[in-house]
Order: sequence, then structure tokens, then C-alpha cells
Amino acid sequence: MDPNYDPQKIEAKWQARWEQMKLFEADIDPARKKYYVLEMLPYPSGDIHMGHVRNYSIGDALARYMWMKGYNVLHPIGWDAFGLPAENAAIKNQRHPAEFTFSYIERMRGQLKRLGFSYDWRREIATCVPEYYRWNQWFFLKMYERGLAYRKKSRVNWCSLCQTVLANEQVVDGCCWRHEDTPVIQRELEQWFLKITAYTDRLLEDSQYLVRWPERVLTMQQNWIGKSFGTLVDYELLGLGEKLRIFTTRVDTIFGCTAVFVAPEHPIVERLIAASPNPAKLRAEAERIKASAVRARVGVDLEKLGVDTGFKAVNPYNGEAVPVWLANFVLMEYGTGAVMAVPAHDQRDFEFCTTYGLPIRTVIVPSNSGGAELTPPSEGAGGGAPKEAFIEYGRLINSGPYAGLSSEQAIERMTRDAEAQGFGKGSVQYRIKDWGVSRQRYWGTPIPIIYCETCGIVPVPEKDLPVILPRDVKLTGQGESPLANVPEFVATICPTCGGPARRETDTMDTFVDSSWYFYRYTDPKISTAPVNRQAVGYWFPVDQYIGGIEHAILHLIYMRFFSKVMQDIGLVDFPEPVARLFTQGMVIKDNVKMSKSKGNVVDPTEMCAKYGADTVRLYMLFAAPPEKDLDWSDAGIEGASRFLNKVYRLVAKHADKLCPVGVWKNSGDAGTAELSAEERRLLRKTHQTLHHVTSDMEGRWHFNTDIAMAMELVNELSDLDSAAEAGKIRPEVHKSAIEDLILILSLFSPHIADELREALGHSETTQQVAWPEYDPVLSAEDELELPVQVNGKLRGRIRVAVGAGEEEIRSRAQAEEKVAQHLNGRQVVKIIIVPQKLVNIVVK
RNA sequence: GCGAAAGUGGCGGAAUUGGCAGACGCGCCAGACUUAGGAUCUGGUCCCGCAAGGGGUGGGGGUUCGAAUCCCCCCUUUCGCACCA
Repeated sequence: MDPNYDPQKIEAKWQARWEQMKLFEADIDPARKKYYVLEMLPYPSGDIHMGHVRNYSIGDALARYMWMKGYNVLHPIGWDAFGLPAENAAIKNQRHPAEFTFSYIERMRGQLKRLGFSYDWRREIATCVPEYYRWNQWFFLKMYERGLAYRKKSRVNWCSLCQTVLANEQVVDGCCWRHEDTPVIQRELEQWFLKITAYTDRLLEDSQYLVRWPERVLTMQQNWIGKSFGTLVDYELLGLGEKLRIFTTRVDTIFGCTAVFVAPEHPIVERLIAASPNPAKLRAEAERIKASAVRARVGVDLEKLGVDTGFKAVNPYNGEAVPVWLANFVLMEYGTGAVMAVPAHDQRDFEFCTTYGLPIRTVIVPSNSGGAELTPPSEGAGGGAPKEAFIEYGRLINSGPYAGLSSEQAIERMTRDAEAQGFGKGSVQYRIKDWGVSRQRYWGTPIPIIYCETCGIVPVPEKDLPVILPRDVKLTGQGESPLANVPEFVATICPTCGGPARRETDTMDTFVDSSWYFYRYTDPKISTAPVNRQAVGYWFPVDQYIGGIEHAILHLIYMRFFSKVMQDIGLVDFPEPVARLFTQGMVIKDNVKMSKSKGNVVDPTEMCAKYGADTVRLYMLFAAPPEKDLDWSDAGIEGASRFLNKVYRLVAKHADKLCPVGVWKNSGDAGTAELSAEERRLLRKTHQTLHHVTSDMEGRWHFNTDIAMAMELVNELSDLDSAAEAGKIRPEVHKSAIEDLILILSLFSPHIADELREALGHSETTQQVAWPEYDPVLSAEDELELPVQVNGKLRGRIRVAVGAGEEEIRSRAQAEEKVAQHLNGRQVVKIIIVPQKLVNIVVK
């Protein structure tokens, strides 16, 4: 065995051997328990970054542990290979996106292999190949058949840098999710949508199955879906013979309505302008409000602006005519685009009405006011002007027949009355919108739709799939679909009438690709269906999914939606595909996320060349618990490297001697009795470490503490080294401790573990060994050092046998020299003995 | 503004159930070996104090024999939401 640790050599050797042994290839085996470990698939951007390394090191530790626990482990990887960056790079460099993508995949595959992750590479997928994306098209057609994919013209989010449409989920603070400083603009476009809103209730309800998902993710999803119960109420517009519908969750406050606010984009605005005595003026004002509203959505704090249209609307509950205003803060995309203004009980209305001098009328008082006091607390005892709206539920006043009711009762009764009298009804509104999937870009899945002059929208027949993305396309990045300029792609014949027709030229959002890829891994080559039902039946659900939290309302909600559609189609028979989700923290450096734009990127491949993959991976897991952000430190990785060197030297030093001997096994009481003090000490530490690591691997996953324990074990081995050399530790015992250490290490730094295990005379790899059970007898202490407190302050320590009785502990504690000094002359009130932990003597 | 999480040495972090605060690593200090040390090994390293002792987990209060941990108030940071009617 080489006396010097050479990670480059060792890692190449074991990676080749693992591959040759087909160690990580898992196949269906109904006789064995399965375990599916999934990590979020990378986008082939050119290089693996530290965030990937962290993600995949966590998954690999788990996968290796589960293999050793005897599970049949599915651990796949693939490529989220369609997308904008490749297309943009292609435009810049006058090359084809496919060239970039495939060469980047090639390079990143090499980098992943260099890191030694235990993937079943036979299952690798790339979403940009027709064998994969044809099934995106297939899903699209299935959804189309079910009315879940539809086309409509609407205002959509447009990023001027991406030169394409974005889904609502891809807009962050009014800006593009990929370009934080680029405000999204609104455009009217014909687009394809997937009807995720048809699944809102199931997405909410089925959260009950996701008990092993982080609460935070579920909350974010809930908020994103934004379900709220309320009432639709029709106001009649005087002089127009038209109704204006509003949505409110607080119909109980409607007797306090002093105006109606309408979004500047609302269709009724055109009618108002037309009927206005001064149309030009009203139009100009509407435009001004609209312009301020667009700015408002991007900005944080905005001034509430509005304009009185001069029209009046009639509140059907009390027949009162109130003015109709255009208001910049009213959203066209939520509810009906119009709201009733109740300044006394809505803070926004309050601010607006205060600004414009609209009346404020109190109709709710706190329930505990007993009905006697008719003034809300916000109006102040002196009867001065209120400073804010009273927005709580309470009791109704000044509300005609409903006065005296509680808010809850009133909402129910008033909604029912509206329905009975035909001017309104109960309604549920959602914040989430349907998923716009059309993209005016090239590098994506063609949408399998044909437009025929005579037949209209015609889906591509299933037998004609895939619709191949043509290779020769002129890419300009100029905001129109590149496919539109490929006549041989566009020109087709109508599958229904056989006449000339043209193809849809938009491509799909790449989040479609990643919404079902993890099903494909279970049988990546199947050509007759997107997924193999039998394989899914064996491997699903995903037992553990690991990735970044940034996908909480993107991928992680789309993926759940897709699974529900798949359930409805009959492809799978469960509602939720992922049993347990883990979101790891970011890798940061100098207090900010590592990113090219910040120029603080540490390249994993360079780190592998310098320290070896084992060191990089060990450091990633040691520097912080996995759910927290990890602060990169150059000094820190040196420490990890030093540790592995130390382990290597320690084993190398004894390898020749230990190689031929057998491993000590505990044969029960007799075996334990014959251990020397040093042997006892070494085995105790070993089994305490095993105990900690084993229970931690079962779910807590604080790998940093596992590695710290392994370091302590190494320190113990090092301290006992001279005892081992002096024969006070038998080689068999020594070897047993070292082998357990190696198995623990194999979860985090597998190459060095296999190398060291081989040096000890084994032919199988660590991953093929059963995970060692910890021995409670060996890990138990036989003597304890108990701290002794006097009035809660540490005063001394006593050593007692584990089985020592309370009487003995009591007297020993009081007799301890320093303790006795503090007891001197004081009366002992109570002695608290916490078994195995401490003694506290209370005196006065 | 609302919601969530967090705040522990010079730094990353540990303390799994209310029971020795600071494991482990980094850094630093001293020493050994060495032609040399950015290798390795040994010892030290929360603060004040010569010591005895005292103080200490963002700040203040509380519960308890005992609080980093539980409760109340406040401050700070990060993340999410932010006119969703």
C-alpha cells in the first residue's frame, strides 16, 4: 500500500472499478425493499457548481447508507437539457444550441463521474431528445383532449431580455426570475395554457399526504394557490343598463360601501368612456391611472391614485348609488377586477378615500362592545377622525336588517339573500392562474398543434408524434418564434381534412420537461408510453427528493399537478409522487450566493484536482448542517483534506499487520470481560460513534455532527496508537474499530474508504457491506463522571460506577472537597439527582 | 407592513428530552522534529482576574432546584408574501 495518500490515483481507480462492477445499477427485484433517492436534475450550463456538489453529496450519502442497509436503491441522474441559456449562447457564438447542450452534458457528466456519485448511469436521460420530448407532446395532447390545455388571448408577462413569455410563477417582484433587474412587461398574446386551476383543490387537499415535506414549502404553495371564499355582488350602473360585478370576502361590510373601484384595464372602462360626456378627458385619465398601475406592480410602495368616472353604481343591498372610480391598486387579474370600497373596514380603501375625501361609514364594531357602543375604537374616545380601518370581524351596525349579526353570520346570510334575489352569489377565488406554457423561442418542445383554415385548431394525431424540432433554424433572439421562419416545419397538411395547414411555432416552457422526468428514470427507454406502469409500481413513490427551495412554487407545484393529471389518465395510481422532500441551503461565499455574476464561484472540478473528490464532498457535508446555508471557506477545505490524510496514514501504518488478522467480534459477556481497558475504551468510542451516525442517518441528517464524531474516533485511535503498538490492544480489536470507521467514512468519502478497506484485506467494496450495528453493551460507559452543582452552580465532579445507587451518589457528592466547601455552614434543602447526568444540591 | 426561520468564542458550527455551554473543524499562541515548513506531532485557546472567584448563548423580564433550550416584551438578520379585495 502506498504510504502517501494520493486521492487522484485512488479515486480514478475506484471509479473505474465501481463502473466495471456495475455497483450502482439497480433493477426491479420484488423480493427486496426498494428505496428511491432523487436529486433535482441539473441544467447543462457548462460546469457543475458547488450547489450541485452539495445537493448530490447529500443524496449520495443517503443512497450509500440505504444500499448498506440492504435496500435496492434507485439513484438516477439526467439533464434538464432544453432552455434559454443554450439558445442565447448559440446566438452569440453562431453555433447550434444542440451542440452546446450535448458538449456541456458531456463535460458535466465527466465532472459528476469525477466526483464519484453512485448513479445508475444506464438511466441517464436528456430532455432535449425526441425520445423524451415526444412524451411532453403526448401529455399535451392528453391534456388537450381533457380540456386541460387551451389557447387564449390574454395579457401575459414578457421579459425583454429572454424575448419570451413567462409564467406567473417565473415573475419575481415584477421582474424576470432569470433577470432580477429586468421588469416584466405585459403583452397581449395568443398563448397555450395548462389548466392547473382545475387542480387547485386537490393540490391543497393532498398536502395532507406530504407530512414529510418542509412546512415552509407547503405554506408557500398554499399562499401561491391563494384560495379565498367570498361573495360576488352585481352593482347596477346607472344610465348604462349594465351590471358591474365585484368580489368581496367581507360582504358583511357592504352597508359601509361608499364607492366602487374598478381596475383601469377593466373592459367596462371602454363603455364608460363611450357614455361619458367628455370621453377624451376620461380616456386620458384612465390611461394615466393605467400607467401608474404598471409602475406600481414593479415598485414596492406606491401612491394610490384614482379618478372619479362620474358614473354611479347601485348597491343592491341598500339601493344606494355610489360613485364609480378607477383606482390604480385594483388588480384586473384577480377576482372580477372591480371591488366595493369600504373605507371604514379596509385599510386600502381607507387610505384611498381619505386622500380623495370620500365618506367613511362605520358598520362593524368589535363583538365585545356589547352592542351599546357604536363607535369603533379607531375613531378614538374624543370622536376625532379615525387613523385606520377596523378590519377585524365584529358585530354589524347601520346595516339594515342585518344589524346585530356577527360578521360570520352576516356573511352567510347576506350571501344567501343575494343568491335568492339574484344579484349575487357565493364564490371561491384563487390567486393562482393557469400555467402559460407557450414560449416564443426555439430550444424547447414543439407544441403539437396544427392550425387549419377550415378545421381550426387540430391536435397532431398521437401516431404522428414526435413533432421533431427542426435542426436548421435561424436564431435571432428577436422575440418571435424562430420556428415561424422555417417554412418546411410550418407547412403541413391538416390531419382532419388533408388540406394545407400550418404548425404551431411556439415551444413549451421547460418546466413541462421537469414535471415528470423522475417517472422516466424507472424505465428510461420505453418507447410505447411515457412511463412503464410496472416499473413505476415498484419504484414509486420517490422516497427522498433533495433540492433547492427556490423551486417551491415552480417545479414542485408543476410536478404535483402533472402527477394528478397522470393519475386521472390512469398512468399512475397515487396522488403524490414524492413522499419526502428535503431542501438544502445555498452555498455562499463572502455573504452572497455563489454565482458567475458575483464573481465568487469556486469550481468543484478545480477543487477535485487540488484535493480530490472525497475531500470536496466531505467538506460540503462537514461545514454546515445541510438545510442551512454553507459558507465556503478555503481554510475549511484544507481541514477536511488534513483529516483524510490523517486517516489514511493511520490505517496505512497498521495495514500490513492488520491485513491477515480476523476481526474481533463480541461474543457476549465473556468476550466483553476479556477486553483490556484500552480495548474497552476504543470499542466504546467506536460504538458510540456508530450509534450516533446510525440514528442520524435515519432522518436527522446532520452530517456535520456525524463527521465530527468520526473525527473524534480518529483522535481516539490516534491517542491509543502507542497502546496498540505496545500490544495492549489486540490487532483483531484494533481492526474492528478501524473497519467501522471506514464504513462510516464511506458514506461521505467513498473512494478512500474503499482503498483503505482493500488494504485491510477485503475484496468487496464498502457499499456491498452490511451497515454495522452498534453494540449497546460496548458503547455503554461503566464509570460516569457526574458534575455536582450547589444551587445550580458547578462546584465539583465525582466518579461513580454506572450502577451506583442514589444513596452513594448523595454521600459522595456531599463529600467532594470543593462541594463540601460550599456546603459548609449551610443547610441542605434538597438533592436532585438526574440519572447519568448530574447532581444538584440545593442549600440555604 | 404581514408571515416564517434564525441570532451561541476571532470564524464555521455542537449541545437529539429543561441538566457540565462552546463537541468537531478553522484560525491563533507556545513547544517538538527539521537545512527548511504553508508537512507532521504535543500542549494551550469564551471573557475578567495572579488567584480564590465572578461573568457569559442579541437585549430586558418570567417560570424552574436548574434555561442556549419553555413563556412574555423588545432589537437585529435572512427568507417568503406584499395592495389578492
